[in-house]
Amino acid sequence: MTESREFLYPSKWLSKASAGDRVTYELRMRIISGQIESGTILSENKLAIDFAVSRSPIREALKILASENIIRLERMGAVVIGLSEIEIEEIYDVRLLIESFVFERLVRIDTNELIKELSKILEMMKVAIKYSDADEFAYQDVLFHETIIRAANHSYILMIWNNLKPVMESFILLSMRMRFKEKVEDFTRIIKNHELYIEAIRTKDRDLMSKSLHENFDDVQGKVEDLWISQQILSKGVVQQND
Amino acid sequence: MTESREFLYPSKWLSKASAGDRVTYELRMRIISGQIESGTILSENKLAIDFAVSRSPIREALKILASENIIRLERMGAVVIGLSEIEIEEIYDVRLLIESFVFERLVRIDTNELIKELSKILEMMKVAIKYSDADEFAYQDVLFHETIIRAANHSYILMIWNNLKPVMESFILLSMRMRFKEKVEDFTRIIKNHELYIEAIRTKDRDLMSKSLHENFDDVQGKVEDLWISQQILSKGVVQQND
DNA sequence: GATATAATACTTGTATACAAGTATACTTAA
DNA sequence: TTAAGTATACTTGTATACAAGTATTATATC
Repeated sequence: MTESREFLYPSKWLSKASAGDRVTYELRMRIISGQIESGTILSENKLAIDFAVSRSPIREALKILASENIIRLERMGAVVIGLSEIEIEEIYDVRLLIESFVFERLVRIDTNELIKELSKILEMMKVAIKYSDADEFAYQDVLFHETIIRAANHSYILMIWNNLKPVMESFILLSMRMRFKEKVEDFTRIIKNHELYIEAIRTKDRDLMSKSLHENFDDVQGKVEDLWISQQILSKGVVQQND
Repeated sequence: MTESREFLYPSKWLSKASAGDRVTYELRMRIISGQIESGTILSENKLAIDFAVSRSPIREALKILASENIIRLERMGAVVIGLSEIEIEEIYDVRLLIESFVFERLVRIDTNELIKELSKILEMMKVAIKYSDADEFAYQDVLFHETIIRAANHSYILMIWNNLKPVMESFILLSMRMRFKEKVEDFTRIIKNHELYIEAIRTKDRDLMSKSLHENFDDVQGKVEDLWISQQILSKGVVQQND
């Protein structure tokens, strides 16, 4: 059995987190990265030993990951589902659905504050690129979309986002780490797309929004590929440096 | 302190359920029915005593209810959010969003099996009306929509549904119990609307689907009202007979 | 060797114990 | 009477223990 002592999830993001949260975030990363392969059966007891915690935080983690659809709880053991190409496209379907809905709400309200906030986040993203900080970039990228969604002020849409976010975050983290190594040129396009987003919200232009959402969606194909590359990098033992 | 020994959730639906599940379902019903008022602070220990179980199943329940947005976990105690008019409309927004998405998938596949299944459920609903079985009717109503959603074969849309379903189910249960007592004439309309749903799926007619979704949505106003009536009935001590 | 039965090593769900932290109430000193 | 400090009664998160159930393996029987 190959045991990994490296943690995939940025440890500084877990400074105040409980043991349960740590396990949840780390386990999620290992599943999404493919370090724990799809089909693997996870045992509460084994995980408790691996993470050097009791079964309580492990149980908590498994319940959450099951609700995120990346594992499946059965009578005996938790079966890893993971993220295949299909699931990633499905996640983007949902994001498209949510953000389209949100946009329809945004065209009816004042978005000046939101645009200011988004511009700030975009600046942050640029700085993250400048300093090749993949994790920070991923964080700001996720925050960008969350900020838009929050602006719609719709608690049940936010609920969906909260359910989707952790998986998205993990996926984007892995994707961005890989891109900083192998496809830095991608970031120009990503930044441009986010500028388009802001512009669409500012002008309340449905066509422009549709265009930027669509471009983002097209990017999925690339992102799916990213995950494979990311998994290959991991399996080769090229481990990520986080801080 | 007024303690209720009556259970709101149909006990026969919990035959194989764990203590954690029982608490989750019952607590959800009490919150949505308004028996536990919005703003109330729930204590793990007090709940454990009330339900005569340990803190473990209570913790499990609170985590789930928090992910459903009907309570909010804070550093000290869980604050009840409940379902106000706004939340109910929001839930229907999401249902509309999901079912519209699902319909777009259904027009592209063979739906013969689905229609057969839905027709069967509709028959069941009619029988439930005939025997004034509110709980059975609610069950079949929820199942009707779940069956449609499942047919789309989209795991992340199903994930959203799974997150929304318990709250919907509780709400529909309460609403239908009330209607059987106070507004029996409603059921003719509900059945008709479901027939329209099936017809829309059969003919793959977008306009018809939009019409039936819209009618269902218009029904929300009535349903919100239902909850108030339901809450009044509860506060008057008129308790529901379940089996 | 195949089949039934018993022993075992797991599994989950729940109860309980405890540490660390936080709000509330109660002092005590000014 | 008020302010600061202290005690007390809560809170959460985690560890551990245990009961009941379920696979797996070993053993005995045919």
